Amino acid sequence: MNDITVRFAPSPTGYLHVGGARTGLFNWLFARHHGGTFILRIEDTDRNRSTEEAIDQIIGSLEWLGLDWDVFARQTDRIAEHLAAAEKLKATGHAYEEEGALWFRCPSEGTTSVEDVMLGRVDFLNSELKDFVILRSDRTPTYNFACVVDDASMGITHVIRGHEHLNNTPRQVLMYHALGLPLPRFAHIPLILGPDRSKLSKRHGAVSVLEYRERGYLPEAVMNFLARLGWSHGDQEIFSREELVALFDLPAVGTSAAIFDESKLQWLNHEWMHRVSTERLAHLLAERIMAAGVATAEELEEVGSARLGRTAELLRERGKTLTQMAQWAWFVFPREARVAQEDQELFTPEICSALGSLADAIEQGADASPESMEKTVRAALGEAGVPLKIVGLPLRVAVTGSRVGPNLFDLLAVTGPVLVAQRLREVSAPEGTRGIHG
RNA sequence: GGUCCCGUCGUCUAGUGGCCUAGGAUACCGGGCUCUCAUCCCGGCGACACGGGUUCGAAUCCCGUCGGGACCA
Repeated sequence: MNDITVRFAPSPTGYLHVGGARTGLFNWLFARHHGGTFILRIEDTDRNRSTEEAIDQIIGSLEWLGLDWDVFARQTDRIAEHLAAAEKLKATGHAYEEEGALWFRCPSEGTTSVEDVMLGRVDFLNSELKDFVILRSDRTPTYNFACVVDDASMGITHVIRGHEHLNNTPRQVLMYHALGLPLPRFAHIPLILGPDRSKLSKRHGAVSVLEYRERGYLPEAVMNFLARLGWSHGDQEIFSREELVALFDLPAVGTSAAIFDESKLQWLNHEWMHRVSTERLAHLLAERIMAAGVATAEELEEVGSARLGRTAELLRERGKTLTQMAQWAWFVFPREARVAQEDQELFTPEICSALGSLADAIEQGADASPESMEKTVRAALGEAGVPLKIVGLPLRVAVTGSRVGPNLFDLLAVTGPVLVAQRLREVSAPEGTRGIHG
């Protein structure tokens, strides 16, 4: 199993969706696992629907996932070869002209078998296969035909593609025979379905790979998730790219379609956010913070990489996505306290007074370490005779703007004494002078 | 409508005739921890589509039915 060559052949008619991405991933994993060649071939013979933007999107998506290719090809660059093959078919009587188009002649009797790696042998009655067009009247090749010519000429050994192509395969097999070309191995992988069990499409909402980046998912998580849709390795759930390459193979791929369920992706993303380095996490978080308009590049610069790193480490404790973390990260920037309408009720006069004295204590006695914050807060509360139990939540909301999040003192520390004191004053100021936000 | 593929907890799956009164993960529900929670820990709910065979024995093999999907018209 050495000189294995596979290809991923997307049509550049729109963004790369997760179903296509998984097909690309399986091909890539198969090639890398066996030390073979992975070809990216853009199926752009349908010029009316193909766009350069879509090609950029596909490339961007693959790069984001970390799928690299050994060969890049465009089907339109290979038209001469398609035409030559068409001529050959015509010369040998396997194709004929009719109404300007070139038709492939199908036998009307017998059966054509497809040997599929996962499905085994699948038989098709030739009587069901009608003649079909291989060259349109404008002399452009059709998908099925160009695909066969290219796969053969590029030395593709394994055609790994979506299940929806299975019914086209006997036609392709017939063309291989007519052209006198050796057959590749076929492997039709099950489809990814939407929640309504129909083939995943735009109707199902977020299906573009790059959209998952925008929504704060790590490529590691998306790759892991996609790999587990249809493929498995015992009870293992978490796989790094290296493990996937080491373990992936076709026999372990299933035969039934899978539904794309985002809740598991979220869990995986959470897992992966804990597995990447602080540096990488912080970098990605900064990206999301800017994209979401939470803060500017200048403000991030002021916060500094050390503090951003600590913020990222803290927020990943509860965060499911980078985007969610970016929204949370608001509190490290120099902003006024932000209390949602439904949280106003937390700030009773007693609480406000306690928060006011906390502001003083923190301003005077605390530095930006969790230990110092905790010591200072507990001491001040002890003096005031107010338990943390009842000021904890208002304190958290006043400083971070949220009722939920990681450890309170870690949060206060990363926010810093100055900002903490400032927000506590804003929130605890007498009724009428304090701003209502949110 | 024709052809083809598929059918284990809501979802992703393990399972290749006995290890299965079906395992894991996620989701969901309950409890714990805690200032809080969306994290974490513990516990719970929950599936072999159905009917016939084959076999000492079937989730696993065969046939049929039903259901889902894809492709083509």
